[in-house]
Amino acid sequence: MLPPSTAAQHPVAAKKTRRGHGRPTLYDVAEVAGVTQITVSRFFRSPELLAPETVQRVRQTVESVGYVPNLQAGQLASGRSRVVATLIPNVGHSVFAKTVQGLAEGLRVSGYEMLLTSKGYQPQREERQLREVLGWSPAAIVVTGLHRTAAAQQLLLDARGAGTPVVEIWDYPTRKTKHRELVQIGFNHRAAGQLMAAHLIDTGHQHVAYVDSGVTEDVRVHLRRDGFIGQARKCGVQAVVLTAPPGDALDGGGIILKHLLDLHPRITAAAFANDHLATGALLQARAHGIAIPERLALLGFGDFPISRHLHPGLSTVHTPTAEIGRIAAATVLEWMSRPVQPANAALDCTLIVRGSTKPALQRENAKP
Amino acid sequence: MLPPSTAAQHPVAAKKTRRGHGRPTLYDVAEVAGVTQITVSRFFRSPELLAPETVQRVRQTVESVGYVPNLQAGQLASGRSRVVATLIPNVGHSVFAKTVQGLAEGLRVSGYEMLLTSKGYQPQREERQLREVLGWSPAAIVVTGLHRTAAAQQLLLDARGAGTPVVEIWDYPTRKTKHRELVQIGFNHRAAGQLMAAHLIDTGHQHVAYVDSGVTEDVRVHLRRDGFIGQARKCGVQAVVLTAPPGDALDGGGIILKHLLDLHPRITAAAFANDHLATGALLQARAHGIAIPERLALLGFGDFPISRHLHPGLSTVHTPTAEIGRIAAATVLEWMSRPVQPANAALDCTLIVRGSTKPALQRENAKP
DNA sequence: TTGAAAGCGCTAACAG
DNA sequence: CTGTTAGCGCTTTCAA
Repeated sequence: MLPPSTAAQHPVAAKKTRRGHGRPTLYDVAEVAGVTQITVSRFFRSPELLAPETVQRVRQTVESVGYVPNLQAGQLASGRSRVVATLIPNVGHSVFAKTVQGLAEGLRVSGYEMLLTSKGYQPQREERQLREVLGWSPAAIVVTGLHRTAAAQQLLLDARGAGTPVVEIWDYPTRKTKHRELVQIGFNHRAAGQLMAAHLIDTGHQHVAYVDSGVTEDVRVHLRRDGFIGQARKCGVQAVVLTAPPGDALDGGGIILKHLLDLHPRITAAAFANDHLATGALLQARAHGIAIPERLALLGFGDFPISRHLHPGLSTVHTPTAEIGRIAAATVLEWMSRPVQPANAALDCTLIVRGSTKPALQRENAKP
Repeated sequence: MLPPSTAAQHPVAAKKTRRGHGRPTLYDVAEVAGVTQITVSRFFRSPELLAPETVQRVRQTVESVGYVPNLQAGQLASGRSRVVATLIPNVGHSVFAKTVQGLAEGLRVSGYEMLLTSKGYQPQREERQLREVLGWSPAAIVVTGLHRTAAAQQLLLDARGAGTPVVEIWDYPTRKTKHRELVQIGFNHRAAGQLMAAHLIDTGHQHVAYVDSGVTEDVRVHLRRDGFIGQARKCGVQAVVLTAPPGDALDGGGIILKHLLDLHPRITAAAFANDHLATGALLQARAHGIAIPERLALLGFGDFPISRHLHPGLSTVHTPTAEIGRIAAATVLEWMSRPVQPANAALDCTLIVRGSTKPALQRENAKP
């Protein structure tokens, strides 16, 4: 219960103006406990090396003085840190929430902190942030997506070269990508796009549309679009591509629905870049008495919570978001424990068929 | 464009086993540029003090060597850091997303990083995290909510005592709270609850319900509930309280709707702890042909994006989420620039009336 | 089981 | 405008 101000100063320089903030240091604790700095240091890192009696004494002192270890100093001295830097396009985006959660939990149990940085989709900004983040000498780096400048990529490769594990999440390359040099945990976006097209075609549609998101420069959504178009073409089915207006995705979905019906009346099925867009379209359709899926089948992407609550339920593609986080954590931890670069992990997307794409006949059997 | 592997080592100690990671240091840059460390240091912090020609030379060396400043060392030496620690109950929760966004942006433009930590609602865990976070000697601390142990509170007060700005967001105390010692930026949750009750009563309801969230131990949602009940009682209106089952909020809302109609048939209006619950109830009602708002009026909280897209639109309370983040950033920055504790900020919640609570008559005029 | 000495990479303070 | 000196608070050898 000693007030912190009572904490001993360096005995020699007690009156000299101390530079650091006034918090008690290892030295202060040691002084009070009647040992040396290193003993207090050991108390935290390997108490089993100390005499039980010493442990006891130090613990009490630490508590009474209110000592909090200075991480910066520790990491500077040891040359290694317990921070895992994570770069995510948008911290606030629900899509990444589960991934971040899984990653954070996985790391925390092993005693690592997560330095989370939202980078936006502008590659240029990413480079700057990456540089800042490297200044923390992170124990590992987790980045999202392929879309980055050559300089940024070089920074990552250098970091890995210097022994820092670098893992890229949310993506998995189909072919040789110039970025495949990094360990990747994610799913194949192109294949996901193909999956979407295949489903619409399988359910009998000959005129389909793909609605791209208007807000993102994220290459991954474009890969899905390309996969969709490619698959449709392969099956001899016509596919038109529309781009949703920027702004609120629910609004965008509704607007695009109108465009679609007006400009492309022959189209009978539409796939969307994400469930928010599809939801907006579905709600708009219901409000205007457009029969889903009879007049128009709707297929989303991402399996957001709302999707199965809509009427009809929104068919969609389930992405392994939480799993990506968990596996990324495991991968990073493994890599840090032994310096062997771990393998990539390709996770599966699964199609979830609900009312919005089922032919009317089958829909009867679906429970509400 | 020199490959970073060319980066100079300490010329003297090139072969000696260096303790730190192998990255180039100020010393390395200085050596190559033909100046001393401090000059390179100044190049980063106050280049205007250097001769233009020196600036040029240092810049080139920095680039060719691939130097990245070591933040830990810098902060240790200077005693101040550029990190603002932020503790949020749940990083993945959409409610906090906008706040975090606003905070992060506000801080970034002033050159601060945000160390974001998700603490969950368990007070015990918060204390541990707080302790870890303090080890980073943050330039400021932003915490969420009142719910914490005495020890955690003491840590915060100590930190403030040591000159670290501490700001609490998302809450604002009505009466004297034992935690009111911290600067607070938020809104009055009790008043928000009262607002909700008042609206339902104003629109003619005599039997109302409040549906609490089943997943959180967050005191703030309980404050809203208490405000609701208190207001109802004051107006002589009966209010029953239900608690949604844990798990998916949309499911929970649907389930609670059934309970409500079965067990409390006289009730004609229900307020929900958040828009997700209310949305679940609304969708469920539509699926079962229950007239909203004629049979049952529904009122949410939080003004989530989906709410205005439902049919009927979900009446709700708009909370100043983004504003909280922005103001918190401004407050923290102000406090760091001059050591005068800034004032609390009480922000307003506003009622947003849509179809789900409007009497049938007025609803005719509303645009779809 | 504990200690002494020597830095980690950087910046504050005071010269020149 | 640039340099010198002395740490920041901790951990790493190596010794006792």
